[in-house]
Amino acid sequence: MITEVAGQYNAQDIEGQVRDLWEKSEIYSKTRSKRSSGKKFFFVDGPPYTTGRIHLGTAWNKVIKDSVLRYRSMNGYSVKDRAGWDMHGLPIEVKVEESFGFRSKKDIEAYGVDKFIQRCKEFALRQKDDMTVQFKSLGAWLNWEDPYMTLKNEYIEAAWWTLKRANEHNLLERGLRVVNWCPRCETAIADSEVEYWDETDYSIYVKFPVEGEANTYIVIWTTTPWTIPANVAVAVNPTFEYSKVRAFKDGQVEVLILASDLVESVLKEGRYKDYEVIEKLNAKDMTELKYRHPLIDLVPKQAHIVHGVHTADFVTAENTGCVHIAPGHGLEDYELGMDNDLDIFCPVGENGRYTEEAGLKYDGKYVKEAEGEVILDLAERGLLLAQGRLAHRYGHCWRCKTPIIFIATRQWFLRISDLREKMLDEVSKITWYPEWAGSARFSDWIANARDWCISRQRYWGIPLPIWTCQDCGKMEVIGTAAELEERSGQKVPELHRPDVDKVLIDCQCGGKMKRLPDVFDVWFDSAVASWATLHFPRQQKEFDEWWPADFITEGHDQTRGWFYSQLGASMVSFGRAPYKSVLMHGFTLDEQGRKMSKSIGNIVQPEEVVKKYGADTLRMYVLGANAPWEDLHFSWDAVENTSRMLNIFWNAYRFSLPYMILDKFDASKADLSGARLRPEDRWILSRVNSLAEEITRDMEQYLLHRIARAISDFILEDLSRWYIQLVRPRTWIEQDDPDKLAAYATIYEVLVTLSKLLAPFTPFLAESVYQNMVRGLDPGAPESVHMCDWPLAKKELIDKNLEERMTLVREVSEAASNARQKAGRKLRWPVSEIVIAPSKDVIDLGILESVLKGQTNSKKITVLSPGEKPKMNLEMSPVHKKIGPVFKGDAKNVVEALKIADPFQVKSELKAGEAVLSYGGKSYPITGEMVEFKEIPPENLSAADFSKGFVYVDVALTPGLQAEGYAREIIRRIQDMRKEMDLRVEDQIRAVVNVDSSKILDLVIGQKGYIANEVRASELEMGQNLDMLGELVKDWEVEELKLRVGVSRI
RNA sequence: GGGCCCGUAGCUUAGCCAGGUUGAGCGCACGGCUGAUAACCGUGAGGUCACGCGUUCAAAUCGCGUCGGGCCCA
Repeated sequence: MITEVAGQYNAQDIEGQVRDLWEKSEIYSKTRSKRSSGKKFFFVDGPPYTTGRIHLGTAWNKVIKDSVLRYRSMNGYSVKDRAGWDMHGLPIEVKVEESFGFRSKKDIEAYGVDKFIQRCKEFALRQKDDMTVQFKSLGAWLNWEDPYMTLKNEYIEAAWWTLKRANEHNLLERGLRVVNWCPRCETAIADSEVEYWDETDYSIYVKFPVEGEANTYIVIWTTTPWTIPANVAVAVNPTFEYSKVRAFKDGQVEVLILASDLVESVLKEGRYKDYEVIEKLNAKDMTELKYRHPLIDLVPKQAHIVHGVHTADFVTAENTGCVHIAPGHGLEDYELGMDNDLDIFCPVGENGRYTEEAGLKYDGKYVKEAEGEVILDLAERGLLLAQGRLAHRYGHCWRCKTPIIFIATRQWFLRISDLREKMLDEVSKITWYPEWAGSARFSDWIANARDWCISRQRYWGIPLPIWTCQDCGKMEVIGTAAELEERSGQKVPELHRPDVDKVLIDCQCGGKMKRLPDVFDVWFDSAVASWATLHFPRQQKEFDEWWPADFITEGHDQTRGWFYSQLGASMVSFGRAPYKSVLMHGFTLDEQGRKMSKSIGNIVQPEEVVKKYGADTLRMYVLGANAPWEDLHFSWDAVENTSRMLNIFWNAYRFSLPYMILDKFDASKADLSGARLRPEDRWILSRVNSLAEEITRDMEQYLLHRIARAISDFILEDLSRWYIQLVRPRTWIEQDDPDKLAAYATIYEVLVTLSKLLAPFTPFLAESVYQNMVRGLDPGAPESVHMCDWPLAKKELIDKNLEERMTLVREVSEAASNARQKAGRKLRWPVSEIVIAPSKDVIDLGILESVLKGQTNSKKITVLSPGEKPKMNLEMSPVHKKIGPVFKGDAKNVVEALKIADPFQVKSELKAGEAVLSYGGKSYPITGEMVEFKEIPPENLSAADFSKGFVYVDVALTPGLQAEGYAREIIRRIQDMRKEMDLRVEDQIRAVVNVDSSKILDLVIGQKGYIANEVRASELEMGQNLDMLGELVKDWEVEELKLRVGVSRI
């Protein structure tokens, strides 16, 4: 049976009960297995990094995923939904390092790599467990029991297998490259791991002495003085004009070479007094120059390098127009170096300190700290033209915040740039929501894709499965643990470092092959998720059945992240995209649109919202706040508002329960088919089915914000503000009236449909309603709302014409309230007539007239033809200017005659020609110009406009209307007292009403039966000077009437 | 410097793809309702739809440009 529910929407209680039910009855697994034979829907969870805490962005992300999966499941799909965890990498290493107070890799080695790895693993697993609890509290239904974890051997094998494929396809290469390097972590880091912010650095202008020309210098500029020892060349722009100038300073003269347009500004920097241009040089002239390294005496290797000038497009017309090139320390420098066969000179080690190649003076010094010394050395040699400081964006390690440096190291690369065209082709086959996420944003990123440096010189990661022979140098990539065991002839239970490092393989040459110490870039881990989650390569079957993914959804930062890494890895492995559709969503920002950060103190924790308003409110809020692909500006006010909306739904649901229970409503006998339905019943049924249609349509496009909005509109506008108001009186009928039963049947159908429509979005609330209304009556119904089929619109119940008419009725009704308010006539008091005057459309209320009558509390509705108006009073005034000259002395009489004449008659006579007035026995013929007419609405009419014209309300009172008005005032007071006495709906009372005015008593005495019925009084006494009896006696003042009311229960 | 997105009331936003009176909520003021009631509803004030130019009978919507913000790249 159906039971009554709490008076207030209490999310904590409801969600707690539903959670218990789900757990106890294993609803999640039953739901998934129920659909197991359905059409497959393969979803891959973008694995959150195991930081230990979820944030609003990850909460939003999981809510979207959950809503989509619940929807798919209800539509009959068999859903693959393993949750995923990203558990390797520097963030955890750095956290563990911090917990021990480690400062460098040496500390880790000293502590023991095996123990260090063990700590990292424990840390990651614990964080995963914490986060699982948090995600579950959002109602996110993923497979939390058997998630994929990047630290599992099985997962590691998926990465190994992929690398092996890359090697087979000749897409894996090892090379010297300039990479972003963190000197603290002593590892290469990816572009995406570099964080930029402003840093103040040196800004220096250096003079490079030109060979064979005394006292002549090429001028360069740099913000990284520490790279000067590694300089091997200068680059100039092939299209610029350069100048050789004679410059004067402090009685000295020197010859400088730099871009013509920049001469003035550079000489100013160098505080030169004056200069003269000696000659103009083009790029070709420039490239013929050779120069001497400025620190040739300090850096021995520089003596063996020929320093020349080369052209490069990347040189801009800034600073000197001559760019210092150190191929060991810059990306562009390196490429230029490769193109021109320059030395890739990198006298800096992995720890960020100069090596002995940098010369005795610099050897062992940390580069950023040696900058002052380099500048001093340049100055001592007279080669420093100017020196200053400059604030500019500089990159830092995303984990430890150390400024990065660029150094040339040997790293492993995937040759992604070779795959660009094929990748672009694949991108165009994917369905993107919104469309531009793929066609514009992602394609743009792919078009600039560079080779992917996948190696890292760290510990906590998937070890690169590359073994090389100590003797012959042969390389081999191992694809699986089984393969490794077979090749090495030993058991390998643990694939992490340092265990795997100890595994040796026999080489064909008779030597031993040893694993290279590197681990994978952590981005590579998640890149293989779509097949790792299917237990590939250990299993083939699941892969064949499910891959590629039907749907993924992540934030727009994943354009360069997971969307990309997955595509890259998949192209390498399978030559096609690993997903078929992508919904790109936004970031969560604070209300002002700022990033949430600890320093601003504007972080909102999802659990804070859940605690205060419940998971359903949080879900509905994030879904409806804005379009999925836009950034969400979190607003507590808006959350509050969402909560209010759900509360209204709760009230609407709760409203009907006591009556249904009282009348032992039986849903199985409810009949929606027939004549018993009132027009408003058919209307709300039409509306809820239109809603189903709308949600279904928008869901196919993932227009989640529109869905949330449509649901909210339906609940507030259609259900609460309108239908519930209309249906109220019918629930008050006492007998088994077919009209009442039709109302119950309608409400029941609407609420049950709505609970299913809400299920993907507010799964707890939907379940709670369903359990009570459906399961409470029919134990044979599906065990959970989430096991139900999605309610596709019942087309036969949709009547758009009726919906449009009802919209009109509501508009008229609102206009009538407006007009009442202007006239100070409250709704409780009936009015005799409402007149609808459309301006041009013909209005046909049809069967809805009774609804309008009821809602406006009026006795009669009159609809005029387009353009027609209700009868106005006419006011007539004389035009003295025209009357005076014609009637002279009689003019006064004419004015008097006008005063007593009937304006309507005068007007109609004038229409025919002239009107004849009489006064004092004389007749006065007047013309139209002698009089002005003005239409005045009668005092009893109050008007308000609506979209199709005007509504007039006749607020004139008659004794009959007054009687009803007062009767309703009395009813309202007694109801209030019943409420105060905590009476049940069906309780009968005895009431005594003392009315102090005999005039009003006479009016209301005739309403006695009506009043008694409305307040369920089996005894009602009304009169003057009555003895007051009753459990509760109260005095009331209504308008000018004083009432004393006594109520007792029987 | 380049790519993408965004700019609508004091605040948060819908509408933009498919051109045809800018629509909500919050807040504010004033009213109303009353067996959903510590709820709810109505009315009012508040918009150069960032700016400019163009296409069009018609532009918040389409195109071009400018300014401002965000993300990414260089």
